[in-house]
Order: sequence, then structure tokens, then C-alpha cells
Amino acid sequence: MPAVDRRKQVLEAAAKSFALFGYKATTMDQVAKIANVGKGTIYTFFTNKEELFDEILHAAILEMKRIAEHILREDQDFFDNLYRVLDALLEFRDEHALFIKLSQEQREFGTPKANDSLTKVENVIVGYVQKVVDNFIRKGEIKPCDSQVVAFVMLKLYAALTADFNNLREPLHKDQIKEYMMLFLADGLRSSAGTKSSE
Amino acid sequence: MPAVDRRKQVLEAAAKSFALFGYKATTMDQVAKIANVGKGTIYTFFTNKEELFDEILHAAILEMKRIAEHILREDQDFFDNLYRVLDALLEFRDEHALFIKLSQEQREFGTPKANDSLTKVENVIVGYVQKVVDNFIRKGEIKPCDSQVVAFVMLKLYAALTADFNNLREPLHKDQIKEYMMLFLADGLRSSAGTKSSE
Amino acid sequence: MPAVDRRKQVLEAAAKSFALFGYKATTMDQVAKIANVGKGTIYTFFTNKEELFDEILHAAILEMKRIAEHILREDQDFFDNLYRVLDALLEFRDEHALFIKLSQEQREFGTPKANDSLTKVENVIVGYVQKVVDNFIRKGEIKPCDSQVVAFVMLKLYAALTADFNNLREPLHKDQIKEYMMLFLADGLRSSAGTKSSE
Amino acid sequence: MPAVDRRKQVLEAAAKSFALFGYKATTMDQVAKIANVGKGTIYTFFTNKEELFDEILHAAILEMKRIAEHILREDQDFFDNLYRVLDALLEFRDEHALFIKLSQEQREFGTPKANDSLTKVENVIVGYVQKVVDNFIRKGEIKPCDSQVVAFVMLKLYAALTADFNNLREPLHKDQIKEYMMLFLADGLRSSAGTKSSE
DNA sequence: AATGAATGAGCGTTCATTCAT
DNA sequence: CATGAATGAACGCTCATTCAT
Repeated sequence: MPAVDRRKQVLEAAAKSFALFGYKATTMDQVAKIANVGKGTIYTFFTNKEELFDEILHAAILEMKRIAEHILREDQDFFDNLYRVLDALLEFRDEHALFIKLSQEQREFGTPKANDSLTKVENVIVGYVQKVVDNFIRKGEIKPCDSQVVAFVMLKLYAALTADFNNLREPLHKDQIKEYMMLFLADGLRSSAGTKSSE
Repeated sequence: MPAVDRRKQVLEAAAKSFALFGYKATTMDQVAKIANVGKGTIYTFFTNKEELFDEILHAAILEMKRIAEHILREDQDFFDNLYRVLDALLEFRDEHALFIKLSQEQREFGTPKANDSLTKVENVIVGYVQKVVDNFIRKGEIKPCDSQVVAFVMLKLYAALTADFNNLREPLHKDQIKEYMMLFLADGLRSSAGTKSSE
Repeated sequence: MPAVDRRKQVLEAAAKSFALFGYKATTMDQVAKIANVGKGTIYTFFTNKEELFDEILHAAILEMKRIAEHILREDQDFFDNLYRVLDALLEFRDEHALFIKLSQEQREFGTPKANDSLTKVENVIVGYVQKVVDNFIRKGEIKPCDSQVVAFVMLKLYAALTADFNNLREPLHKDQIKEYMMLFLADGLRSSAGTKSSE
Repeated sequence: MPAVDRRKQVLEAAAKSFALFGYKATTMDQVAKIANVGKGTIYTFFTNKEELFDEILHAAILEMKRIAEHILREDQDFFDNLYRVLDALLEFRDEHALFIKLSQEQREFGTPKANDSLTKVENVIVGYVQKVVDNFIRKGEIKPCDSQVVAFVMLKLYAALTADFNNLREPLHKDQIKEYMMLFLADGLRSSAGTKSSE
């Protein structure tokens, strides 16, 4: 085990810088300085800027997925699950915020390949959420709907409330985010069994 | 009337390129090539890249606002209004898509000034929607809530469904977008008069 | 005869601009605007910027030469002549200042050819002054010396006092210029207070 | 010690190019090519073109001043001092030629800041010489005169003979330059052959 | 003949990437 | 290995020159 894990230093520095300044505005010099390593060192671990970016993206995804899978309980209802998963995810909000913002920065990347990579990652998340949504549609807990659209909107809603909103006002509190997520998702999606007495 | 309107050619090429690749990744050479004009020609119409960007942004905003104001009827209820405004806005979806995407590309722009300009524009929209939401909260048509958050989410929802989603799948149809907008916003926000028989 | 002499307008505008801003910093747009003609018009009279510059230079030279020849009297002594020629030249100081400054801007021109042209013109003046100096050396009125060096210094001295000095202080008065020209050329700085009684 | 000192290479190339072609006409590509380095290398040493120019200017000035101060002897007369200082300065003539020419290129620089910097530097030299001249006027060694004008003319004379003159003919020899400096500053052209005994 | 909209080569500058140490 | 000095392709922008009107 090395005294210092240079690879990890680089990853953390890059994550911070990408989240703070975006892909294009993050320079390799900056990353090297934050990571306290030589610029060339970055290239011993990552072929190029794009791959460094990719790795960070994938790591964030993996962790989010790990958290979600750990929390999900098939034997409980959708909104309970949603609530608990949100709770867990928001615990790491600051770490995700990094990813979230990157995801928002759509179509702003240097190379088409970088764009594709971002889209691909996003698709993975949406696909995962979609499967969960499908499950609960089958169980009749939420209205029949296009699960992909719903999954996509859930992601965007999470991103909007955790990250984007900060440009407009001071960040929302954890509880506020949950409250608004539930407002839009729960009451709208909640299986109509008995609600809305008339139509 | 000139055989070809170069200014318009440039604006359209730039809008297309900004929407497709973002601000930073759009090069003036690219715009010139798409517009089928010399690079210098762009600079006869626009002082610099930033101003070209600004003009496109503001034009999109103005038109959206004009449409919204033309459609809004204070004497009808919130969801009818929402429905009709969406209808009208979606008519010009392709044109807005350009702006929408730009708006999504948060915090990634070249100069601080360009960022500010984008934020300012977004704030104007949110502020406008917020006022409308406030109005209808007062009338008791929608639940009491933080109107700024709701306005912001509405914008993001519109953006997500009209523009972002296209990276994932083929674009949604006009009617689908309306349907999902109403799903998340209407049933969730609708004044609770009588809903949720149990809880 | 045309209502307005466009060629003359261009020449005057260019002279003013070259003198004010120098060769490189003078743009054809600027010249056209000052001359109140279309930019293309300039190119009906002059092949390119360089030639426009050349013509102005030559015109200034020709006039200076004309003035000098008109004033020179072989039958009077060198310093009388110097005095009277200076007098006449200083009458047109403002016009020359233009040329003088250009001449000072050595090695700053766009193309080697433009540089050559400037050098050539300067050589013509020096050559002319040199012949006059030679004449008076032969007559024994001034010390034997390298007439080319002396001619060159005379030109530089004139330029320094009429034009360059203005960057340092307010312009010198006509009489002051003459006084200092005579001081350096005729007498030198050495205090007459008894020093160097003989040699 | 590196095999090659790139910073020095750049400085020398830039000095040569500035002196040869002037500020505006010197391109960074050119400097890079002459210095035999990549264009980007220049920017690892100097923030921008202007700063590169400034550094060269200031270095030349500092050295001239250092030389002059080292040589000046208050206890010896003005012309002896002048003679010795000239002697020392001419030793480095080639190095100064660079600065001198730049100084001649008045009012032709890219940015106002570059111009100011040049003017400021020139003012420093003139101011310094002026103080020395004042001293010797007080001592009665040279005629009462406007010391600023005299200082300015001395500078221009030095510049004319060391640098400008080379455009006209092959460079003057060290001894010739001294001879002519003394001729104009000390004695004047007037033939001593009894002419104009009085005035 | 006169114009000025259109052009593109060329500028100063940045930064991802390489490679000698 | 780890480094950072060195690189040059690519950027936004300027302006002398051209040419359709």
C-alpha cells in the first residue's frame, strides 16, 4: 500500500473540479494542483480527460445504485421505498451534486464521445429506476404509465431540487426536497384507488 | 430584400449549434460553416460570441413570454390555463428546444458574464411563472406551497420532457408531453378539496 | 472637375490617420470614414494600404523639398540658410509632423516593402541635405565632416524637436525649436565662460 | 543547469524581433520560430506579448542606468563624463540597439498600456540625464538651457547615431559615434576659420 | 464609378497531451 | 514511477481586400 493513494487523490480532485466548474472549464492543471500531484501523473492512471470524467461518472452511479439496492424493499410500498431511498441518497447529496450537475451540463462536452458516455450513464440510471417503477405498476401501486418517462422525470426532479435550484436561491433543506419530491410524484402518481371521487 | 438573409442564416446556424453542442463547444468556425458564410460575416452582425448567444436566448424568451401572456386568462382556472399555455408553447417546441437545452447547460459557459446572462433570463421566466402560481394559490385553486419552487420545477419539467428526453428516446409527442405535465403538476398540485379519502 | 475630389479626400484622411495612429493602427475603415467615402473607393485610387502610405510620404517629401529649394540661397552663408529654411519648414510643421512621426516609426511597418519605401524616402531627404552641407563644407563655412552623418542628424534633430518631444511635454514653440537647432548645430553646449580658449 | 535556457532563448529572439520589426509586426509565432521553441513555451515564461515586451525594455533600461551610474564622476567635468559614459554605453551598443529602436517606434504599439510603458521608461531616462545636465549647468560648465530639452536631444542623438543610422549606411564605428556626439553637443558645426567673429 | 457586405488569412492566447528527466 | 516543461492544434477575433450591386 503506498503512503498516499495518488489515483484516489486524482479522482477526488477531478470530481470536485468537474462539479464546481464543469467539464470544459476544468483544466488538467487545476486537477493536478488540487490533487497535489504532477500533471503527468494523471496520465499514468487515465488515458485522457474524457476517461477520467467517465470513471468519476461511473463511480457515482455505482454508489447511487448500491445505496438504492440496499434500501429497496420489495415487500414495502412504492412511496415508502421512494421516501427511504430519497432519504439515503440525500445523505450523500453533496457527493452526488457533483454528478448531478455534470448530468445537467448536457451537450456541453468537448467530444461527441464524452457526450455519448454521459448519455449512456444517464440511461443506466433511468433504466434501473424504470425497472423499479414497472414493478410497482404491476403491483397496482401506481398508475399505469410510461415507466421510462416517469423514471426520467424522477431523475430530473431530483437533480432540479438538489442542484439546479441552488443557482436561484440558497439550497433547499433535505426535508424540503423530500417534501417536494413527494408532492409531485406521490400525489400525482398515487394509484387512483379511491382518490378523486369524481372525474 | 436580399436574395439571402445572412443575419438570419447566422442566427439559425448558431441556435442550432448552441442547442446541439452548447456554448463552449460551439466554435465560430462551425457556426460560419453551418450558416454558409465567412467567419468574419458573423462579426458584422454580432460583436462577439457572447452577444450572439445572448440574442438567441433573449429572442426565445421574448417569444415564449409573448405566447404565454397572449394565452393566459385570469378568469379561467389554473389547470385550464396551464393546459392551453402548454399547448401553445409546444407548437413552437423545436424553436424552444434550442433555448431549453441552453438553459440546461448550467454553469458551463465561457465567461462569467455569459453565465449571468443565462441565469438572469432563467430568473425572469421563473419569476413570471411564480407570479401566476401565486395568483392561483391566492384563489385557492392550488395548494399553498413555495411558489418559486413550483415555478422552477414546472420549468424544469417542461425542459425535461421537451428537450432532455430526446437523448434517451425519440421525442415525445405533443400530447404525451401535455399528459405528463398534467400528471405531475395537476394531480399533485390540485387543491385537495376532497382527494385522498384515506391517509 | 468633380463636385468633390474623392482622391484628395482619401489622401488627407489617410495622412491624418497615419500621423495620429501610425501605419498598423490605421485601418482602412477608419480612413474611409474620415474621408467620408466608401471603403471600396479607396481601392479605386490606390492598389493597397501600402501604396496609399507611399503616396502620402512622397507628397510630404516633395513639398518639403520644394520649400527648401525655394528658400536656399547659395550666395548666403550656411547658418543664415539653415535659419531661413527652418523658418519656412516650421511654418508647415503641423503638416510635416505627420510625416515626421511616420518616419520615426521605423521598423514598425507591415511589410518589408513598406519599410523599404520609408527608408528610401528618408534617404532622399538625407541625400538632398547632404549635398547642401557638402557645398558649404567646400566653401569652408562649416567644419570638414561626414556630410551624410550631419545631414542625417539634422533631420533627426528636426524630428525630435518638432514631433517626438510632444510626448514628453507640451510642444515647443517655433522659436524655441529654431533656437535649439542652432544651439546643437552651430555652437554646442560648451559654456563660453573662458573654457577652451584655444585648441 | 539545463542544456538550453529556453527563457533566455525567448528573450533574445523577442528582443531581436521587436528591434527588427517592431512590436506590432512581431508575431508570437515568429518569436517562437526564432527562439526555436513551441509557441506555447513563450507563455510559460511571460503572461502575454505585452509583458514580454516590457521585460525586454526594462532590462535594457536597468543595464544602461547601471552602467551610467557606475561611470559618472561628479568631480570631473561634463564632457569628460559624457565621453566616458558614451564609451561604456557603446560597448553594449548591440544590446541597446534593440531598446533604442523600440523607443523610436513611438505611438505605434498595440495597446495603450504598452505605449504608456514605453513612454514611462523613456521619461525615466530623460529624467535621469536631465538631473545630470542640471548639475553641470549649475557648475557653469555648460550653457544655461532647458535641461529637459537637452537631455531629450542627447538621447535622440545617441539613438540616431547608434541605431537609426544603420538603415542608411553601414553602422558607424564606436569612435565615430563619440566624435559626432561631441561635435553636436560640445562644439557645433561652425567652422572656426574666423567666421562671424561676432553676432 | 462608387459602394460596403462579405471574406479568410493571420493574430494572440489556451490547454490537453507528451516525454525527457 | 512521477514529473512539469514543452508543445501545437484550436480557439475567438481583426481587418486588408474583393466584388456583386
